[in-house]
Amino acid sequence: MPTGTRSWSASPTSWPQALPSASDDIFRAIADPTRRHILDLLAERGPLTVGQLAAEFPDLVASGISKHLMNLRATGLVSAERQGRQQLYRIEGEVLSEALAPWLVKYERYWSAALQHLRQLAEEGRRLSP
Amino acid sequence: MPTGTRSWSASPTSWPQALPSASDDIFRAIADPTRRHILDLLAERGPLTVGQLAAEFPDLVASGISKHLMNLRATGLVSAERQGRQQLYRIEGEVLSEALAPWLVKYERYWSAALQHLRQLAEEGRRLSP
DNA sequence: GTAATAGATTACTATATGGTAAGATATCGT
DNA sequence: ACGATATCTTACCATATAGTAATCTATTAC
Repeated sequence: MPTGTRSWSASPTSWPQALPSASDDIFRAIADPTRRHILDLLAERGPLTVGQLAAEFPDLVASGISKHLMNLRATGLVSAERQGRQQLYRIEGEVLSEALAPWLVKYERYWSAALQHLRQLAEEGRRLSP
Repeated sequence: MPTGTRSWSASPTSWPQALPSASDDIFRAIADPTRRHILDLLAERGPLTVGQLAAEFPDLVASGISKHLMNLRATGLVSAERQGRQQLYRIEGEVLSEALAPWLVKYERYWSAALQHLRQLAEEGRRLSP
């Protein structure tokens, strides 16, 4: 499935108010809990293979993970590097942050409380594991 | 459709690795471009009625907007207040930020570039409209 | 009271999505 | 070369989703 394949074919008269953008795909990608978990694992542990990731999902078959990774790769959120017969998947965090940032600023004013809360968490975390 | 209705019924032997949480619903809610647009409008313009919102979506029928608003209300991202025969919808920005913040911190290290970019944008914005 | 208006709800449809299973491809170990 | 391993691909299925149209409810205007 190529990156931008959406049922976009026949829009006869009127256009939707917003063309589907790259960030649309990213929002859809992170909507799925399994994909978020995959991203979390890649962020925590660094690059992992399909097999290593699949081991973390006892309820999912490996090809399911592979499909999710294809999805994530299509959005640019992860990249892959062959290593012999396995494939190392790496998170592309900048793609995530740069796609989300412009949207998040719109809600900037609602972040003060959350940020304070986070700062506090970060402080505690730093104190626990320096 | 009540808030937490997911196909959760028969999980005979094994449990999925993560129970569906409130933030799952929020991620799913913001995955839809129409709902993001609704949130954007509410954040920009303040509380709006269904009719006012529907006017911004020439390709959508009003009941569609209403359904999206029900969805958003179920997640807590918007709240409603009756005003005579109309309903004023208001964004609940803290719900958004508090749901997203814990997830976003996991990718903290990827934000520096994006944040700098944002800071710059904010600076320019402040200079343009003080 | 009656008509009109604003919105919610329901029934229905088409499509998208996540998942599995089975087969294809490429690489490694012997 | 051969079998095992790792991943990708395809076909297929069940469910979720977004959308419309029609109906229902409540409120305002006359």
